[in-house]
Amino acid sequence: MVRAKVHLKKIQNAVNRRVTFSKRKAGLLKKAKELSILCEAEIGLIIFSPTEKLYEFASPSMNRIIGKYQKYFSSTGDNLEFSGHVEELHLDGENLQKRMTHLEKMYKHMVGENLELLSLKELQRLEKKISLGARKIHLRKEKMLLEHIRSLNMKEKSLTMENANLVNKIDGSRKACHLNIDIMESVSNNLQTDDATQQELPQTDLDLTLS
Amino acid sequence: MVRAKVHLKKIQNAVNRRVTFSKRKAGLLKKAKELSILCEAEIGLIIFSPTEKLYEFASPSMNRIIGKYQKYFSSTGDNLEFSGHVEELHLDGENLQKRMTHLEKMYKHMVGENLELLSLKELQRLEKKISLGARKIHLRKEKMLLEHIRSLNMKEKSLTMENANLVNKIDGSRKACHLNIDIMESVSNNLQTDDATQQELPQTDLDLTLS
DNA sequence: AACTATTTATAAGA
DNA sequence: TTCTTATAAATAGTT
Repeated sequence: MVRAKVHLKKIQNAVNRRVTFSKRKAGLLKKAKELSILCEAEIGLIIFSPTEKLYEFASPSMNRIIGKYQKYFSSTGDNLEFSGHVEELHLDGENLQKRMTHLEKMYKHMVGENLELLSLKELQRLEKKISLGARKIHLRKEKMLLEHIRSLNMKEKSLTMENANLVNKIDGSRKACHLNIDIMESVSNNLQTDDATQQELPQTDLDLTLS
Repeated sequence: MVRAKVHLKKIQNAVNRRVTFSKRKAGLLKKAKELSILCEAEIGLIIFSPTEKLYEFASPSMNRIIGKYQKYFSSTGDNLEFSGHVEELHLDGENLQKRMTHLEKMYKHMVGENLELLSLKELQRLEKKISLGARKIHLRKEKMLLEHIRSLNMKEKSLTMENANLVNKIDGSRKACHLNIDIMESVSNNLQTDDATQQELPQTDLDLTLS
């Protein structure tokens, strides 16, 4: 993110990757700590390096965070509405299966499948929901597109400038080149007329270097 | 960190605190994602807002991270073989959870949540998908609406016919009723005048029934 | 590990 | 909430 924008891809060079990991890990841990203090948020951050070393930050304590995280769903239990987070129900296979089925059904509905069994009212609710989602997605996309365009514009500008610079340089070297050619021509002229009389080099060379 | 250095202390103003939480939470989640991609680190980040709402990022899956985290301590030294064994037992459930997590993520995206971490390309794909879903849902809804209307029309028609029938019947029974009343009236008249003379029933009754 | 040129993050204001 | 802006902070590449 400095001296060069970073592309969101695995860093190929192993050394760079290790260094970046070190730096960014420190930054991430720091930011996590800041957020927990500034806003009294409870935060748990676990980082495993590619070498399987563990780094962590936790606001009251990692145990508390993990416990709270795992409780987050069991409390919202088996109610019918989609309640967000599902990941940590690992202990209750049956419940998990139920949620899975429900989630799958809702997802299918969102992509327009298995609508046959829905009532008109359910369809209307669904349409409302998907419209809202579509609007949000569209807005987000537009925003990113605009940003992209802006960055392209800037890139174009800088390339144009670089271009102009290059043209100047080329111009410069062309002149130098002409100068050399003129000199060589003068020299060769001198050589041809050498046996007759001794002449000075023509002074016109100086004019060229200044033009 | 801008327009004013920030001190590492709880932000006193509640509004500022909430805004800062929002912004920094987004930043933290983003950085966590970047680190996980750039360096292939496994990262789990759990954030509870002061209002007890949960936000999270996890690199392969939160479940895996937490499991690994807990194993990290239990497997110090001599019981290394054991922990490896335990993990295999959990694998089935974990796969299920992974799938679930993935589904959950996709569903959230469909309803327009957690879009911050998506790339432009991902957003475009998502928009296409949701548009398709929305169109299907809309068509299905329209179809059901039309069917509903048709069934309402038919119901109306049959009701109208039934209505007509009923009107007829009422009319019929009203006539019968009137006839009876007339008869009864005639009878009672006859009874009143009985002691005087034996009269025939008045023929005017017929006129009444026809009116 | 330090430096530094740039990019990113973000506090404040609107 | 969202955008803008001015400035602080993070960090990629280099030494």
